[in-house]
Amino acid sequence: MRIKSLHIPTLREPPKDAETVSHQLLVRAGYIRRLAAGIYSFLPLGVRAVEKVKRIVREEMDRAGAQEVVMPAVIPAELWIESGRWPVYGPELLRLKDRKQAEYCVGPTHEEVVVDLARKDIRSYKQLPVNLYQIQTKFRDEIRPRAGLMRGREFVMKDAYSFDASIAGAHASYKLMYDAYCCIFERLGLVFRPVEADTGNIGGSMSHEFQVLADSGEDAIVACDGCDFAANVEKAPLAAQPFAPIGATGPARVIDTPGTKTIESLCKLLGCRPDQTIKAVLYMADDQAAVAFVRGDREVNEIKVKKALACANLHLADAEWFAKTTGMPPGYVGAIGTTNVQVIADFEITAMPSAVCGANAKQQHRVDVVPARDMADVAFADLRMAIAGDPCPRCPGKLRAFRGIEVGHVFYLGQKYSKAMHATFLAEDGKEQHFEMGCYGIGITRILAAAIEQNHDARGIRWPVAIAPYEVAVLPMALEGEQLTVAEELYAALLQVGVAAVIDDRDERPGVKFNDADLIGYPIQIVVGKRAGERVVEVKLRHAGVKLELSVDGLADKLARVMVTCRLGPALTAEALS
RNA sequence: CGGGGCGUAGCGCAGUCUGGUAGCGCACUAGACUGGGGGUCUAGUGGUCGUCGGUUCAAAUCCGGUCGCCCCGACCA
Repeated sequence: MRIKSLHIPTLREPPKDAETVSHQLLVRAGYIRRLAAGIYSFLPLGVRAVEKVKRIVREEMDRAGAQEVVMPAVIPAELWIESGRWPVYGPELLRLKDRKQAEYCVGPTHEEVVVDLARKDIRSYKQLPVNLYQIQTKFRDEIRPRAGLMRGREFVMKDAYSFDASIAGAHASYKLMYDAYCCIFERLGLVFRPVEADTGNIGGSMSHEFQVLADSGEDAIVACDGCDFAANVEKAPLAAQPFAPIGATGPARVIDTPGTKTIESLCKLLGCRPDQTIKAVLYMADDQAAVAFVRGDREVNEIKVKKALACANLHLADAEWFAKTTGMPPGYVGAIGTTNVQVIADFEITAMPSAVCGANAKQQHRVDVVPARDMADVAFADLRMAIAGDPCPRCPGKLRAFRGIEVGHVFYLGQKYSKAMHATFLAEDGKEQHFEMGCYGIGITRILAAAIEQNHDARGIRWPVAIAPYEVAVLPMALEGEQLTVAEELYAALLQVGVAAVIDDRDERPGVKFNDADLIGYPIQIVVGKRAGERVVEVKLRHAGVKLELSVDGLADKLARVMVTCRLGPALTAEALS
């Protein structure tokens, strides 16, 4: 295409409502425009990049035996009522009424619809397994949409659902998708890691997230340096520890510690370290007061707390409410002598030889607390967030910490939805049986943001070839004479051999063309300048930051050959062109 | 929902405290020069100052309501 006739409105300055790199660059380079919070239009470049991602996803899904369908975006409430999710999904679900006041929602996910499809048409185990997928615009009314395409309310998702006759079959389907996802992210040219994940509200017993590694990622993950264990910190289990021997010289005693509601102020007053204290985190668990104790320097993992307490809703407690309900003063809550409260404590506390904790009395703490001696009646569990340096739960290795952007998620669902919606088939033994299901999502539009977070520099985007909206930009420095004729010749030759090329035929100064090209992120820029008369042009590789002087003769064919490989994932290198 | 910030030309901003002709840079239009990293000059186009109401001779500016946007947290996958 000729850039002069393309709608690529690039901006010199980043819009003020964008802070994240990928958000700024997507807007500045003319890929997207915001319409409302978390709702974006895709401009021509954006559409092309999205289509390339979709194409790779389709190819790999099809290869894995999944079949594409398209389900409605607007879903009747009755299906969601049937599955039981209508009352529990909350305000994230965009609900609507039609002219007859009948209720609907805009699908944030499609388990209900796909189960309805399956139960209507799949009658026999002979029809199984089946895996149906779609690529569709979803809507989730996020509490806080942010960072452009990273967490939008409206976004494009690939969602797949597998139906199997047995658990073993479902596991095989899960494995197929897991492998397909690895291929997809590999082909997209992303540095990613599959990690074990919490199953959240979707339910089921097995789940992996596919995380694109980036410092700006929302998710914290840990990975072992000795084996292939990797997990979201929300999930990463930490082992119980043996009780430490008594480290205090005498019995626990209460001392006055005025104005020490925080661990920091307490340590300052007593001259101790946070890891010698016990922190109390106050919760409201299904309307009951609960307190979780962790070592003073640790973070509580609420997902683990929720599981340990076996409650449905868990929120940090309002201090006043907590005081009124339990009679204990927030800021001075300790593990000994608790009242009217459910108590749990992290395993790690057992390994503390002696500790400081609240005395359950205002302005007082208890010192020389020995968990092994003084907390015998407390329930211990794995409650804290894993961090770098923690022991691996699988091997003697240690965990390392990373940040990641979740671009894919696979779940083994079991019969959760098939049971709720009475979706059955006739098994080999003639008995009615519920489908074993799995569901598998990929955030198509989020991939664009994640790819940029991982591939950018101060000048702009450095797309992997697999995602780039165009592969080559031909930049004639002058729009006349040999420079123009050589540029036109090369451009035509590139199109001829199937390379996605553009020619910057705008009457702009070189600097403008360079800056736009760098910003937009074409993997290859071909500068046709002063040496055009010798049929020599400059080939710049955006990602590698390399410039090569090459002859135009045979260049298009050479690029076409190299592109065939690069479209499959491998990065573009100078060696490939020399 | 809690905390913080912001709404003035297509984009980025000043002006608001201390009420009095709505400004700057970029972009855009026309012409000339220029031509390897957002060039120069000349002449232009473009704004109900988010919105509703109040105070005032007079409101972008003061007061009240409301809508929207961004960031942190809570929440969610």
